[in-house]
Amino acid sequence: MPELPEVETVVRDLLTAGISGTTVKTCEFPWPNTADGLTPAEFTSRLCGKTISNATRRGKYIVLQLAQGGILLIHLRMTGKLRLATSPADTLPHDRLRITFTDGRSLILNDTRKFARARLGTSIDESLGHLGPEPLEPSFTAATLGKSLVHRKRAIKTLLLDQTIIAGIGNIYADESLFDAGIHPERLPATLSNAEIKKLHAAIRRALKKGIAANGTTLGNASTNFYSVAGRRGSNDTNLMVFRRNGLPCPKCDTTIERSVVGGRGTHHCPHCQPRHVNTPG
DNA sequence: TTTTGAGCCTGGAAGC
DNA sequence: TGCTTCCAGGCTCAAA
Repeated sequence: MPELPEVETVVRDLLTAGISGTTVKTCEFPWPNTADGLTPAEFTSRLCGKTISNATRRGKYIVLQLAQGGILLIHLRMTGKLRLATSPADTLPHDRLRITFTDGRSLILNDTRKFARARLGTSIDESLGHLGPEPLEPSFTAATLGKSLVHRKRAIKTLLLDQTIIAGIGNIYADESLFDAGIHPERLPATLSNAEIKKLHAAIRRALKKGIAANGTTLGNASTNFYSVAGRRGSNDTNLMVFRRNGLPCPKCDTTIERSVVGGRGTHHCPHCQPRHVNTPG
């Protein structure tokens, strides 16, 4: 599932492949619902003739900036993948959007589960203003993290997944960050000390940076797993301490890693390294 | 205002 | 071996 490090990897691959400067010639929507907020015809009409001037990332969104103004946003959701095709004959099952450029190449959004979306907007602020801070920006500090959590009454794991609180964290990096910080996924924010908030803040940044350095996380060999633009696998799976390691020994203490469901999400933790505290203010 | 849960989807795993 | 059922999970929206 593409989270911040995976999306960052995709954006870097797009830039390396020379996405900047390409001009859109045609759009095709094999799955019309991929066009978010517009009909495929409206989407095509507005995008054709526009030139991509840059590719960036905001949270889990790929942001393609248009030279004539405006942005094209792509969210990969669960199983979305982008690839650059050089031939019109390059088609695969589950292709949902094909943007062909005047240089003959096509940017193809392939998504097995049909969750991925593409959207046109005027600016990042207008389209993605609801997102929380970027966790790798200097402005994201332990103090800002603590402030955004203090009044919340949900389990810390569900708060880390809330994109309005922090942008870019998904299930993998939430579990890994909480393990690194020694915090039980069901702890309530009011029970966390300042020292624990600081540890969590550092753990989040560490987990994301490791993920980016490894070009993201690819689990298993299924086609639904993460692959970057050039079909590249991420190698961060070798860094994972708890995620999908339930039943295996904890790398730190050998206690068996447990799996539970928190906020409807599969959650993995070590019961020894991440003890469950009584949820009273402290 | 905040939290919770349903719905969107289909490949793959598990069970029979 | 083949069929059926269930699970996975990011995001939006409605309801509590």
